[in-house]
Amino acid sequence: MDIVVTLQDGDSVTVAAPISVREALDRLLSNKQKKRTIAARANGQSVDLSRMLTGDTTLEPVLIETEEGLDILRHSAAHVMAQAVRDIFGPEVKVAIGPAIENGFYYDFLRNEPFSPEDFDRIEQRMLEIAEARQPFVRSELPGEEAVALFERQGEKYKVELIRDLGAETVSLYQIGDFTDLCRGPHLPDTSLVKAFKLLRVAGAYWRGDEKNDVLQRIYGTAFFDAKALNKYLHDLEEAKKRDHRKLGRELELFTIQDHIGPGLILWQPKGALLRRLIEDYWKDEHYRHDYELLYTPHIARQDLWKTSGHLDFYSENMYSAMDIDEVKYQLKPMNCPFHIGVYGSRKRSYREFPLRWCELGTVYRYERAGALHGLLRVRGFTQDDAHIFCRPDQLEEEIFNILNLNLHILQNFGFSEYDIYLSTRPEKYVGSDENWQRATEALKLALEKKGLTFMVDPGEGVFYGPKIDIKIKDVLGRAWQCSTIQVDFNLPERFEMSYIGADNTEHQPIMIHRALMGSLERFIGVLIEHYAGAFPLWFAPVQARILNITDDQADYCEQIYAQMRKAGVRIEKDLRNEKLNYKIREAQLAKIPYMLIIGDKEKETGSVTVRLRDGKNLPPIPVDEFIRKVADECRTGRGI
RNA sequence: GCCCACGUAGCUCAGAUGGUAGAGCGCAUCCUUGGUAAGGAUGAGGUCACCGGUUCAAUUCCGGUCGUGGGCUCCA
Repeated sequence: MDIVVTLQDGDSVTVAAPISVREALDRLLSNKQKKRTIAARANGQSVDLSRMLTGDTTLEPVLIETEEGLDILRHSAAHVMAQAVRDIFGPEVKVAIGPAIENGFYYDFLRNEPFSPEDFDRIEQRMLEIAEARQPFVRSELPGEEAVALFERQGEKYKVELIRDLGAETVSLYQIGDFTDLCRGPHLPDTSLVKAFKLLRVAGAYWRGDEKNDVLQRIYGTAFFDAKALNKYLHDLEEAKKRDHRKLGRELELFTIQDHIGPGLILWQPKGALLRRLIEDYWKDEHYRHDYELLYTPHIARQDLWKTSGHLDFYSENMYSAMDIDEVKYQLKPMNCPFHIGVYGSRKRSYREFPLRWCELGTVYRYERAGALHGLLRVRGFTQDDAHIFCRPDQLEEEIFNILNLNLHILQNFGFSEYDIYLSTRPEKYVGSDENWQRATEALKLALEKKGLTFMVDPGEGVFYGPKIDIKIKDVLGRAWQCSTIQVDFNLPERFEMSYIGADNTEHQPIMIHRALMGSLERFIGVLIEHYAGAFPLWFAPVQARILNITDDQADYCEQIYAQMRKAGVRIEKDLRNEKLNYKIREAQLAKIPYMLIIGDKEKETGSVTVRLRDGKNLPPIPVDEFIRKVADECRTGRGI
């Protein structure tokens, strides 16, 4: 029988069936393309090159350099690793699952002994041997029951469970060497392409991510099509390590976390505190300019408040236990919203004063599982750049739009211009009317579209009280960080029986929007440290310049210009120690200070400073007041005001 | 919380079959006054995370506690 095989872009050929994908593609592709093809899509479905075609098919080659190609490579690498582990440690090691993930792959194993770094060497060695052996990935299909029997004989209980849960009539298996694995595929034609890989770490993981299940050992690795790409990735990892905010935070004396004070609790050192203050001042200024009003509210409240708000019912796992004050229970706040509602309730409200835009840098305390804590990025006490907007339903879309404007303005000013944006819609459990949900979701969507933002819809991922927009910012290494969130809330206005008098002189319920732009100051500063590798732009660098004298002869002059600049608002330091200039420059450089002011006799005589930049370049000597003006100008530009 | 690994000077790390420890950087003092990434000398710093057990003796072995790191959604 003849069939027609058509390429995605239109070329087609009539061939005798059955024919393998590889043979069909041979007829349709250039030699160059053939070499780079490792799998294909047949009528939209991913298949191996060895798959036999029996009917008319539209084919699309999967090339090695594409994301899909890389996924297939990594998935195959996971299989090769599993085979290597089985070869070395024998069949008493049980295999679970081994998918490709964002930057590599992993495979989960059940083994009594922990894997050690020396084991990694052996496994990698064995993987290379498997690659050199050019073992083909052989696909086969078995009825589900037979596959269950096969894996039961091998004692592979996880595979058995997987097949049973699949409930499919037939399942596909892949064999390389004598290792057969349950797998949907597709895979590389053979193992020879798995040559640029590295095992990275081993970590515990629960079977199927459930802590009630067995704990498995997960070996993470990564793989690329050539050594160059692998090395670039490994180099990027090193680079990320250098930017680690925990390391830089210590070196630059920004913050400290101490055992005897408590995990997840941040102490801001003078430089970090100054950095934070600069960010807070900027934030407050921008909010003033965007018609917000600032609030301050307490850190604790009577437990009854949290009962009313529903936090005790829905959020108590994250709240610290109550304390007694005059025999009344009080609790630390995990959120600021009930307090803002308290401000709202201080008197009767009219539709005429809407929208109310109230912001606060509100410090909240949340219980985080011990294992989840991480530097500034996940802590137990943190300050949200919070705001609540109360408005009429007809103002919702415009308010969301305004928030997005302010949000992006602030993020961009801090150097973040790439985002992943998600719109999360109604989950299974929810409060509020369907009509409200639909209207609010629509308003969020329209605002995003009006702002020209591309976003992904996360169906059912909204909070129970309303739909939301989440914005993840991308840092200079392309890593995404969840910071901003904008949430509509149908729940709290109801629970607190909030109302306003409308134009019709009757009571209505206001719409409430929660939003945080930076998310938490702690996390945002952690991200900033990594994004800039500690070398902050002038406008929020805690130290903008350091005066370095060459000999004691210029000390008086240095003191004089230090006082002058400090008065003028330049964030200035002086290093007048009896050390060589080289030494002082090195220290200032390591402290990542934007400007070093070199002061020798020349500068002293002419009332000037010589400016050395962080990149090692020098500016010609300029008078002190000119330098002060320059700093002020650059800060104004930096603040985007 | 759970699994694995780890916890020695402010930082980065050595170290011993069980006999209370060392380097570099940093810090202090002195010498050196040197124009663009480390000048030299001397010195001070440690209940070896904490608690308990075994032992003549524990920082080292055992148990516990606290803390840190990597993970714990990404569907064979």
